[in-house]
Amino acid sequence: MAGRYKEFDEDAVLGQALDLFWQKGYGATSTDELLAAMHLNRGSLYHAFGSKRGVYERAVSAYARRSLAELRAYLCDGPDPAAAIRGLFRDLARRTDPADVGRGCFFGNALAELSVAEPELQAVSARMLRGIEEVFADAVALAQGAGTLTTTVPAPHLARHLLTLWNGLYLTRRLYPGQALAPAIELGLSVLT
Amino acid sequence: MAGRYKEFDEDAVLGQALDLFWQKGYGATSTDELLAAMHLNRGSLYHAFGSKRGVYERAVSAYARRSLAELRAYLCDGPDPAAAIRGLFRDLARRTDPADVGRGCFFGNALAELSVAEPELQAVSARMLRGIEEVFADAVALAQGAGTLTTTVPAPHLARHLLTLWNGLYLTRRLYPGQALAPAIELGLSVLT
DNA sequence: GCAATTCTTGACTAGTCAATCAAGTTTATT
DNA sequence: AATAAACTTGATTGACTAGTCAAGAATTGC
Repeated sequence: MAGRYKEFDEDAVLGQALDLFWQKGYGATSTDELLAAMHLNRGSLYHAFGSKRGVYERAVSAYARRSLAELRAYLCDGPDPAAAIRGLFRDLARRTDPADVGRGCFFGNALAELSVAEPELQAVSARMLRGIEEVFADAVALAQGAGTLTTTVPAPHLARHLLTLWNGLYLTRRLYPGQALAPAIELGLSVLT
Repeated sequence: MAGRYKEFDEDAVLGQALDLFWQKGYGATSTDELLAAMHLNRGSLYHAFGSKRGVYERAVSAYARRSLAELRAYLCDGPDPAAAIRGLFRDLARRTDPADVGRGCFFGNALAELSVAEPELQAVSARMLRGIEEVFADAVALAQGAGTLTTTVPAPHLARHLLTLWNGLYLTRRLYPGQALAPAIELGLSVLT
């Protein structure tokens, strides 16, 4: 095989694309903006990824894979999954950087934005959110097995509640960044007994 | 004053505009689509509302005012505000029409879509969601006063929890329409004791 | 060195975007 | 009937849209 070397790092430029999609959403991100953020010119982008949609799919898939693995490691591989779940949610009130608060949860945003215009792209984020729920369920089951959670509510039910709490907090946080979110977090977590 | 009569009903066409904005979001709705949905031609629309943004502001404000009053009447004017709150949320699992599920909560969608590009338009929906929270707080306080709720958790805290539950359920429902949502609803409502 | 292959460059296309505007229509006042 | 005010019509504007393409540059195998 012959051929010129790629002058860019695919993972790096997909990361920059993801940041832009996160900030502006899929539809509101133009290819010109994408090109500028990725430091690519048109031909290179279309040669490597085929379309704006291709860039989105690749960027989101990579991010989803990576962050789902991280979440599972954080919640399920430690000594106390129940404490880890609480830590995960309490962190939402602690991190108050406006750039962070203002962009919400990538997958929640995508779920809301893409339902009508781009159902296939929406499906990627829907799958990811179901993956998050599954991790919650596994972490809860681990804690129930270890006795750190004594509730008899089925793990899948608690997981769906936690996913709803997750989705809700990312939106409510846009109204009330910071510690004003804490009461909602604690009430949401109060079923983890 | 003289002048030709308007040939359309402002409230009616704003309602049709709202439906389209709800389905597609603000950015993804083109003026051409708006014109078709409102059965107006360009000049009339720009004469009456000034801009696409003007249509949006008028349509959303009217809807917000109307639906906030309805919510307050439903939750606060009945004999049992606590039961009304539970009924409101349980209804989310009951109503499974795809057209309904797929478009979510207008204000939650707007909060997520418009943060970066249109902060002033976002602010309208942010205000509305805070209004919903206020109605929740009033309903909870009424129930606590009447003794139908005995929890000592402050009404504003419970209200913020309910707003988060509201926001979360509208998103989670896009993943699990129907009764699969029920466990998350009941766990979310379980703090209303 | 030469051909085959892969990537880069940027001009270009066809279509869509929100918004404007001049001309025409309908009404109330006088 | 004349005038002014309010609304309708649809062609038009220039900016922006996603995507294409031909030409050039860098690399490998022979």
